[in-house]
Amino acid sequence: MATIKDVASLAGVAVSTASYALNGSSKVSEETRKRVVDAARKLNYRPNGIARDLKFNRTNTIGLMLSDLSGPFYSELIKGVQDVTVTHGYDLIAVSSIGGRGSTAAKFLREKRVDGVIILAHNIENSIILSAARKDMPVVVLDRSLAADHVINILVDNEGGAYKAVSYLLSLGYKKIFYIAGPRASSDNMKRFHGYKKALEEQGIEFLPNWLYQGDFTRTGGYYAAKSMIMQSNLPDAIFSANDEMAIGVIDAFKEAGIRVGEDVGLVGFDDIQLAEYVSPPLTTVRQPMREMGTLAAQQIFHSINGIFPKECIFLDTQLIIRESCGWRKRKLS
Amino acid sequence: MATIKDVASLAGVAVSTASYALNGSSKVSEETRKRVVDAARKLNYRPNGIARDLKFNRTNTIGLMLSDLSGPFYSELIKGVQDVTVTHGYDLIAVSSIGGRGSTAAKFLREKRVDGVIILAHNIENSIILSAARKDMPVVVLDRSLAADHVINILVDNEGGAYKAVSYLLSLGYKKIFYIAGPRASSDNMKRFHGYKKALEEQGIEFLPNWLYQGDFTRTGGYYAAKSMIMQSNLPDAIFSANDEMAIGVIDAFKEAGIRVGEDVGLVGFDDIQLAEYVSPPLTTVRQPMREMGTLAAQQIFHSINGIFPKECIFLDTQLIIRESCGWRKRKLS
DNA sequence: CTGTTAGCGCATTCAT
DNA sequence: ATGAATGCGCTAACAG
Repeated sequence: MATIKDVASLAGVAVSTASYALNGSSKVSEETRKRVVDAARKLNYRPNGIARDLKFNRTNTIGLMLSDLSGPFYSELIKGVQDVTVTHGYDLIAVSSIGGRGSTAAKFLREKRVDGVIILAHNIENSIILSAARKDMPVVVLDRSLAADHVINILVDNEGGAYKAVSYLLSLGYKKIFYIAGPRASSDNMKRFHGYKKALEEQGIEFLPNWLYQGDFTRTGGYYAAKSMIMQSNLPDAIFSANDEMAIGVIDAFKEAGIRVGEDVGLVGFDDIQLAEYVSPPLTTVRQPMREMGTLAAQQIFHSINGIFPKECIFLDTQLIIRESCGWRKRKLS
Repeated sequence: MATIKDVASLAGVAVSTASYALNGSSKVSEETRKRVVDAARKLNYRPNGIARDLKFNRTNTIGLMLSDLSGPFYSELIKGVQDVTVTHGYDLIAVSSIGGRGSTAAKFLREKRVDGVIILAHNIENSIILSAARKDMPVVVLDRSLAADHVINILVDNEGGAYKAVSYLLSLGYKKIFYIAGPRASSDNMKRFHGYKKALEEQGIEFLPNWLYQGDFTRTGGYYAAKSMIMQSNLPDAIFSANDEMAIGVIDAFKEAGIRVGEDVGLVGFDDIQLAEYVSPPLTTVRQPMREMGTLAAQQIFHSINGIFPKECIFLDTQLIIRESCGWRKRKLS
């Protein structure tokens, strides 16, 4: 591949001159500039970005680490991130954290391949993040609370959101309300569980161990959780699912069993993913301010890059989106 | 940030020794290895991946260029790509091509920041691709047909798919079948349009200019296309939408107007995106073998990297997925 | 087994 | 206005 050296020699100048010419420095005569540019075109010269990055010790790109590149995607969040990164003239790359320590995400985190990182991937261990975050590698974490230098937390009020959701269920008259959990390691999951229990307690309803079903934040996880209920004939009045994906799995399982969500059983999810409004019945859920999270996250990165280190923790509120999976239609009329 | 030089001097050895030690070469004594590793830990040393990439002239990552990082996502395709990249021990990064020549995608394509590229982004110009593709930068394009050295085409049979879809509509008795188009620049769109016309012609149905509505592959595009039909009182028997996203917009618009898709009007899309099965009514559409496209794409990249250059064009077939948006239920009974 | 050194491709300081 | 030389951080060929 043609390097700047080739260009220089073809143009009959020194590399430095070629560099100046190509980068539009004013210290080079119009005539030689032309010669250099011509040579570059002739050789189909492309500057090597890696070399430049090394020189500047700066990549001009920020990394978005996702737990799985193949979704489910938080498109609003990404949109938010994207907006502010392009505004700042930076590039954005998305990488997956599948594979733990050996994952692309871990590698990029480690090897200074980006200038900052936004993490939305519960499958990256804290230790990896901690050993990567430094002055020239600010990281914001969206899915956990992690106190350390150069790591910024953006947290949504998971507990409050769950509390809202379950209280709503309670207000509708549901009593036996199950919880489908996310991965035990997920702090989001734990917070939501606390909110769930708190709402129950406040109404003097005792939480029974067999009200808890383990999921893993995936659709199939929810599906099998619901299947289990059915097979055990352990049926609830309503279910609070720790996220929407699992809730959709629940709908599928119940549908197969002829149980009508929204009529025979109430269901509320968490996240308000895109699909939530399209499934049948449309899913009542608690919405996180995704777009805002994204822009905030990116902004914090740039603040950090510019040396003004922001407060390390930002809280965001949630909102209950009422659709039809809790049977409000029927219950409202009665 | 600590460099290998710092590590070496702290350990009291030469940089090369440090390098050997850190990279597990056998040419270094166990004792010094330990000293070096200790020093590295003490300094929280992290190798600079950029420098290594420069040295090796190889990044060990392949790039996936998407027209918009914030979706709609072809998760099955990405899964396919992901599978084979990790199998080969490579990293995968996704970048957006929003912004044309200035986009991250264009930059990565140009500056040898990846070892190979898979393009699924109709908003990247051919010229950019052509000037980037070279021996050490194989590219496979998924969304266009583009003949050139080092660019591999993976094409689905758009025309045939569209033909199938429209023939199906015709077989159901629909006659006045509209077409909602994608961007004019999209070759996918053009191929689908041809298939549509071909099916019409075969049945001796004349295509009228006002059967064509312009969209842009987005949901809102479809929405406004349908809105236009309604406002102009130019209502079809059925609609063939050039992709699913637009079809969903159509459903929304008709729903607002009290027109029942699947009963008053037939609708078929193209792509079989995830949402298609969840919208109401579930969307009849033509499925592309996404997973297969993804694995194939990545495999071709690696073949190319390994010097065996594959045939530059691969064709894949489509499949009509019949759901409920063409009213088969009603029509079947009659 | 360990150190010296060159060089990956680029930008840039200092001479000229 | 142009060129020679240096260094970014790393690896590896070569010398000891």
